Amino acid sequence: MDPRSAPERLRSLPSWLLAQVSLTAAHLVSGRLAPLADHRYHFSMLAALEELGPLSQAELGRRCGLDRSDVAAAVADLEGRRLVDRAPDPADRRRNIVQLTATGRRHLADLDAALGAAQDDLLAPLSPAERRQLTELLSRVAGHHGRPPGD
Amino acid sequence: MDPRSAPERLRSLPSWLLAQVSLTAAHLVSGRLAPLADHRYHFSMLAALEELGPLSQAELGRRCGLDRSDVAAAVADLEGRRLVDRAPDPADRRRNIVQLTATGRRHLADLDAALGAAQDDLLAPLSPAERRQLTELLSRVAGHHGRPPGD
DNA sequence: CGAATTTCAGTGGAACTGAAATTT
DNA sequence: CAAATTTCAGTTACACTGAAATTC
Repeated sequence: MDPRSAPERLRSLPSWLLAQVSLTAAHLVSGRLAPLADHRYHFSMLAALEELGPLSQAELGRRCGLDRSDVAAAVADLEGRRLVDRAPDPADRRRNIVQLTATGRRHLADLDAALGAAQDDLLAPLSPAERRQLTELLSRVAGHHGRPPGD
Repeated sequence: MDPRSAPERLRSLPSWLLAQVSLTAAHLVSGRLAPLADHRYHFSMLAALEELGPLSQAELGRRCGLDRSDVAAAVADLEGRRLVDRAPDPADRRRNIVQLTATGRRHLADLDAALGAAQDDLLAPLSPAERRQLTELLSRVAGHHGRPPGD
């Protein structure tokens, strides 16, 4: 009575399975992030800033696969919560340089834990080796296509 | 300069990879279905009707993982294009019985070809064995969680 | 000049919610 | 009465577009 009983045509269709599983993942992640008042792209951006250092908004968007428009709104939100700083780049005054604050770095650790729990929820039926296998196959596919639309 | 250079934190996060790949898949599928004036759920519904025979709208929604609301609109669309018939169930007059027409059955064959081509586009970097492996792992995860939200 | 960055206003498909009307 | 089905109106998160203002 649920999609476990979906027609075989669908249950064996990779694009359909991806849509189902990715929706499940989105729900699990949202559930874990809601108590922290965060969205998926908040984590993406904070993680990128920690790993890569200060970035312009455009660069941040390219690294995380986010739209310029959405980055602007999200950075404004994160700045309001003092999780990032935003300052004009003296070397190129078109750019805003965004960087993590100490508060942002601490907050990222909480997000990390929440995200990790969501991955465990999602991949519960798979062994550690199978999880690595799935991640590796998805990486190959993602890497092959680069950015979805116009990149 | 694209998400192939995304931070490692993201590139190794299953839920993020799933979102990226599933978005890519959606674009590829949409591109292949656009010439046929169809959406993803048109295929789901026609495939379910062919495999399972005539169904009520509620049953159709449950089988395909679609919302009751969206099923109503999509069935109206398909009925207008003479791809399905819709008639009240004499045994339970709350229900509409939906079934494939001959035209719908022919159209489904075209959709099948389009969907197959999209899968090949998507999974191009994987060998046949790896494609089966990915499909099997996704099936296990999907099966474990059943319906995403409130099912 | 062309090109890149930021910002805002808005679009579109998809997944949903709530509620009404009908029937079981 | 409670529960299921269909239908409609509306909401939300998300990816995305177009265009203006600024700077390189």
